[in-house]
This record gives sequence, C-alpha cells and structure tokens, in this order.
Amino acid sequence: MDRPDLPLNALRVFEVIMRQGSFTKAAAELRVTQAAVSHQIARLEDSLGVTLFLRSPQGVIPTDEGRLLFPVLEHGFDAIARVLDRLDRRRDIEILSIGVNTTFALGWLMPRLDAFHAAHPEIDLRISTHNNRVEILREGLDMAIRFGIGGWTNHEMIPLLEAPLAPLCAAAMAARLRDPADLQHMPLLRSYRSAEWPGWFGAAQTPCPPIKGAIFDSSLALAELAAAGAGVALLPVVMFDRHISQGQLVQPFATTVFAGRYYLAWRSDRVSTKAMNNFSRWIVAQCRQNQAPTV
Amino acid sequence: MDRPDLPLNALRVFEVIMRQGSFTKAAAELRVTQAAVSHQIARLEDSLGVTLFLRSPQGVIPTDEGRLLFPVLEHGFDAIARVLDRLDRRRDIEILSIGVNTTFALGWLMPRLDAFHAAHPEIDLRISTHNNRVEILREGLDMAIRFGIGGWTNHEMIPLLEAPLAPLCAAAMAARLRDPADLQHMPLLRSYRSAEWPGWFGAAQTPCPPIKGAIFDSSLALAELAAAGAGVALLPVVMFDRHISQGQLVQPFATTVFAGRYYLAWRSDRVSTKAMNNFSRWIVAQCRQNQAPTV
DNA sequence: TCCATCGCATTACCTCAGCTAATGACGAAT
DNA sequence: ATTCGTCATTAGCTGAGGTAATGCGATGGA
Repeated sequence: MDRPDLPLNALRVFEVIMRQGSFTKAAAELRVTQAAVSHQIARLEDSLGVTLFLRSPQGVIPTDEGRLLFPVLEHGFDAIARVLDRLDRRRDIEILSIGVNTTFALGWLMPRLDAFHAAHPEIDLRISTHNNRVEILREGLDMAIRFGIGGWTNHEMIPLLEAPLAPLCAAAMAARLRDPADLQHMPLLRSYRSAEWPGWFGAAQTPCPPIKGAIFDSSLALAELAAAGAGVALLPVVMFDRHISQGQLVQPFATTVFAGRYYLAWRSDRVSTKAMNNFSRWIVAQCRQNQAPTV
Repeated sequence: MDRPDLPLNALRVFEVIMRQGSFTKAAAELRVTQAAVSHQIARLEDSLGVTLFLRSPQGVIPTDEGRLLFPVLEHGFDAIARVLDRLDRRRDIEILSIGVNTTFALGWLMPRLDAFHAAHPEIDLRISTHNNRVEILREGLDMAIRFGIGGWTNHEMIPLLEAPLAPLCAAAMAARLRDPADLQHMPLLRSYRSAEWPGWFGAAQTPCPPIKGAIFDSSLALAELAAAGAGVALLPVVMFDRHISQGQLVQPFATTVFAGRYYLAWRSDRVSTKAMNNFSRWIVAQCRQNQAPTV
C-alpha cells in the first residue's frame, strides 16, 4: 500500500483523547500541556480537512469521522505495544502474549490465572480475547487458544479440551422440559455455526425444528440470554460450570454433541521461548486434570 | 493496555527498511539521508536492548526479533493509512476500502474491475484480501466480502452468489474418474472446513472415505495443488471458471454441495457513503447477471 | 593486488516541529 | 454574578531528528 506520511504522533494524541474524553486529561496522560494537545489536533484536523471533535465545556465529543478512526488506531497501537513488550530483553520477567477465545478465557482460564501466576511468577501473561478469529502474526501474539477441529495452516496445535455442546437454559424453563422433543416448541438461541442445533437433535434422535431469530457470534451473549430466560442455548458445558453450580443455568438433558475442541496454537515458523514452553506445559497439565474451577 | 511511549517514527523507519532491504533505500523512500535512518535504528535498538538487523555490505538482514516485529507494524500502519485515506475529504474521488475473500477477489472480482472503474470512475477502490477472517472495524474497511451462511452480528449483509462446491482436478486425473466411487481411492485435498467432503459424498450418495493429509486455509492453494495433479479438491466452481475454460482444471462430476455463499457486508452502525451504495448496487447487479468473467 | 564501488557508522552541527507559559473566551452550575 | 472547567490562541523556546562530510569494511572486476 502506498502510504502518505502518517502523522503518527498526532494520531497517538487523538487516540488518547478518545479514551480520556477530554484534551486536558489526555494532556495529563501524555505528560504534556493542554496546549500541546490542542495544537496537535488542530493540525491533524487541518491536514485531514475533517473535524474530529465537537468541543464542549464538559469535554469533547467525537464526530462520526472520529469514531471511524478510533478502533483502527486503538487496535494498531495495542498490537505494536504488545510486540515491543516482547522484544524488550531488558526486563527480567518474560512476557507472554496470548489471544484467547472469549468463552475459554472467561469460562476456564480466568478462574485458573492465580494458579498460573503462582506456578510461574516470572511470566507476565498478556491476554487478549477474540471470538475465534485471530491471527497470531498480525496481532503480535505468541500463542492463541481457539475452538475448532484442528487444521490451521502454518501452526502447531495441541488439543486442550473436548467441549461437547448441550442445551443450557434458566431453571424456570428447564422445569418445563421433560423430553428433547419439548425443545421443539421453545425458542432456540442460535450461534454463528448453524449446524449445531441439527447436530444435537440428531444425537438426541429427535427431529430438529427450524431455527429462527437473531444470531450471536459469542457464546457469552447466548449464555446471558439463556440465563435471562430468553430461550435455550447450545453451549460448551465445561465453560459454564460456574453458571451451572450457581443455578443461573441448568442442563436439562445429558445428550451432548461434538462440535470441536479447544486448541493451543502457535506459528510453526517461530522458535518457542521458554515462556511459551512453560505455559504450554502448564495448560496441558491443567486440562488433563479436567477439574472444576477452583473458585 | 498499558502502553509505553511508542517510538512510532522510529518504528516507521524500521518498517520501511524491512520492505526495502537496506538503510540507503529506506532513506530514499523516506526522503531523508541515510544517516538519519542509521540514527533512528541505532536509537531504537538501544532503547529495546535488542539487535534488529545484521549489517552486511550487501544491505541488512533482519534478526529473529526484527522478523517478529515486522508483520505487526506493516499491518497496523496499513490499516491506519487506509482509514486516514477515507477521512481525507479534500479528495474529489471517493475512496472505498473493501476486504475481499481471496478466492472471490481473484476468481470473480478481479476480472470485473475494469468494468467497475468504467462505471464508477469517481470511486477509488482499495482491496485487501483475507481468507474469510476479517474485521471491518479494526482493519479500517468500509465493507467486506466473505463466504459463509450469513449471520454476522452487527453487520448488514447482502447475499451475492451461491457458490456450490464440486470436485475439481487436473485433466489427467479426471480421465480416470468414471463414477463418484472412484474418488475413494484418490488423494482428496482438504480445506479448512472438514465437513465439506462428507457433505459432497452425501450429495453423491456414495460413502465417504477417510480424508487425510495436510490442510490448507485457502481455496487458491487447493486449486494450485489440484491443477498440479496432486489430488482432487472440493472447490466453489464459479470461482474457477477461468481455470476450467483454460483446461487447467476439470470438473469430473456434476454433483455439487451447498456450503455457503458469498456476502457483501458492512457495519450496521455506520452511515453508508455514496461510494458504498454505488458499489453495493453495482456488485449485486453483476452477480444477478451471473455471467462468466469477461476475460 | 589494487582500486572503485557500495554498504552502514560516526561526528559535528543545524533547524523546525512540537513544546511551554500565559492569557482569553465561552458555557454550565450555583 | 461568580466560579469553575473547558478548549483556543499567541509568542517564544528547545531538543529530537535532521544534514553534510567523512570513515571504515567488504566485495568484486581489472
């Protein structure tokens, strides 16, 4: 791509303002005066020919253009900062950046983070979440955890956990479910993968009703909806142990269907660091134990 | 994320060196002297505590650390440049950034680009390709074309083309195929989606043999392999019209299986620009005609 | 073997992008 | 009215990042 001169410093100022909500606060974060920030934005707006902020006495409000610009910058700078962190050999602690499937991060990894830090205090773990779309190289990550059925070109993969799917719903709704066929008249919440419900009904040897309604690309959104009584969601049960033990979600039927498993993956063209090896060993051992979260 | 002070200008210098292969050429691209480049990299290496380049009389060779840093920077700066382009209201021409599935880009869009430019000379089309993993917001895109079965949270989607899959292979191999059952003893090339071959054998009412071998996440890689005689690939036929009419690939059986379609998508929380509307109208009309590429 | 050539490094110096400091103007809250 | 919290503007300063000139090492053809 043919790049014009990117006003990178001005863009960083812009990004901080968007997070802080005001020129003054951004100036404080950047350790410069408010005037410097005002200058930078004035020049940036001028060079782009676009107004980025509406000024108000309470702070600034981004325009449509500003809102368009922000996510790209935030993501880009984050990725750059992450990869720089990793290169910084002066640190004693090792930094390990992992992109983790959101469901796995909240349902499995988070409750065990304390255990990991206790076992490896020398590793500073940086976790960024994704909904199964992640590119290790571009995002400046060391490794990633994703759900699937394997087969990721140029990546080494270790299977971590089987995660069979089963219907989960609120207790009130579960009380009305005696038989899988009862589900045919319930609202069934759809994930992004449309083959899942038919697969489960197949396993339950019950005809599958047509599935309608909105689609959500996150198991967490589905779990929230199900817990709120909006319907029945097909979810990886092991990731919702806590919800189940706390009564927010109930599994009405034992039948499960295989849809994939969680994998730990990393680029096969990279030399593994000590931190990568240690994390890999730790998480494989933890998954073998397959124990409930310790929280 | 807690960001250290990002030495953004130095990083941009680094990125240019990686592309140009030498300090001197990078200096030319940046329109500064070679000494300035040398300074910037020396300071960057010093502050990171890491050597980024091995110097040689033929130019510079990146170290492992340098190779790690590059893709993140390249991608980040590209995304930033793209979104800035879009904001630049001083231009008369409108810029439209589209992330396009690689197969669709090469198999369908590329042969029709001339027609689009003729119809809309005022739109400057920027295409970046992806293998079906794309985030419109983060990448600074206006729209995206992807393959799937619909259902993308927070996105509007228009179905463009059905793209049923059929086996394709080299002519020499096709000569040995009389009946779908003959495929059971042929090397079957695997895509990332493992359900596809079983789906096709189902449609052909033939038992599906176990599928082995490497997995490729790109239809183009599969097509290359198939054309080279390495095996039979299950591919969206409409995207390989040219290969077929030129005899590089042959479709031995008429049976197809549905695996998804191509969609045009954009964020539902964004106001559509005139360029977005025009492109959308144009591509929908082109797909309706469903004609062979004009090349 | 010698010299021309093509790399990056180093040194000393310069210059302007980007800062500070001080002040002004405006709107909201009380 | 007054006070406070915004951002804007002005004038002037300063050091990050540039230039120019030179050095040094490796390569390769005569």
